[in-house]
Amino acid sequence: MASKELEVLEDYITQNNLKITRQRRAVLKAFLDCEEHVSAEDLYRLVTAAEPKVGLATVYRTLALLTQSGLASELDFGDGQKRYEHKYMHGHHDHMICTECGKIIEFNHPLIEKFQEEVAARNGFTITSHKLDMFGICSECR
Amino acid sequence: MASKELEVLEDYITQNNLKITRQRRAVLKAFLDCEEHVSAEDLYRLVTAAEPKVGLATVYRTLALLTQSGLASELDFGDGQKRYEHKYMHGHHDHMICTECGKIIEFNHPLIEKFQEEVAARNGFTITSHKLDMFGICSECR
DNA sequence: CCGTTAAATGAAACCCATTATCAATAGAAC
DNA sequence: GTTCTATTGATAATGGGTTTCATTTAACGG
Repeated sequence: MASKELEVLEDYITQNNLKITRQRRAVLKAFLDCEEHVSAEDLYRLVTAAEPKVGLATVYRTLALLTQSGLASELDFGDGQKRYEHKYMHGHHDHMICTECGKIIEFNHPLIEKFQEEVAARNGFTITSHKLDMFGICSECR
Repeated sequence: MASKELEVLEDYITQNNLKITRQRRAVLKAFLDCEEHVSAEDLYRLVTAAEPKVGLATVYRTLALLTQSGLASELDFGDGQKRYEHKYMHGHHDHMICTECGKIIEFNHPLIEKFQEEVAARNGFTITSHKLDMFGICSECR
């Protein structure tokens, strides 16, 4: 694994006087190898399949590290657990969540973004982040 | 208190073979009297100020009842606790949340709604609910 | 009214994702 | 290597929210 993402993580780690460990590498690899929107528990299962001795707490801690270093985004669809997706080289997007099968569709609509800025400005509000989730039924579950 | 909302609650209650109790009245009254976006704990404090013998579990249970009967909407801004707002006779809207002071501004932009439907349709997705939260700094906190 | 029945209540136990604790381990720099 | 300090795994703790259960109390029929 000599990915660009590993470099990003190593840069972040050295810049903050942290250490590169076998566990962190393993969590990053499992995260990158998985294209889903994973929960900490999901990732724990994936990691321990390859490296049985990694603890759940370390997965949580490493996910925080990935989020801080800009490699992962934390998502909250309101179902009681956070999920994580790749952020590196991935532009901003919103989500449609199928309440039947759990499928997640990413989308981006420039005009929606534009009108968000517009309505915010009209209220004297400065947006630092925003989140649009659409829940419903995907084409395969109709 | 002879509000229209109480009628709605009583209708829902009698239609489901439930019972109108002093506690439910008290929770509804406290909820209606408060124009904020309250958490269960907030509402518990408000209710017990007037009716000291109401338990927290009852507040949770009654909030579920209010949500089911269409009097309240459940909100989740991702800070670990659910909030509730008036729904009766209140149209759909989204929220701007000031991360400085906690102020919540409600807004609605028809074009945003329209483009949401559009992008959903383009993906064969049928929206059942959606949620747009914009986090940032309000005019008073600039 | 009064009795019967089942829903509602309060207190406390429980749940569950996530975080903190802490003694033991292991990178990193010299 | 040695030293220093971050990291780890196991486990306890946290905190919003829900469930349990014995007791209370609405609601309905007579």
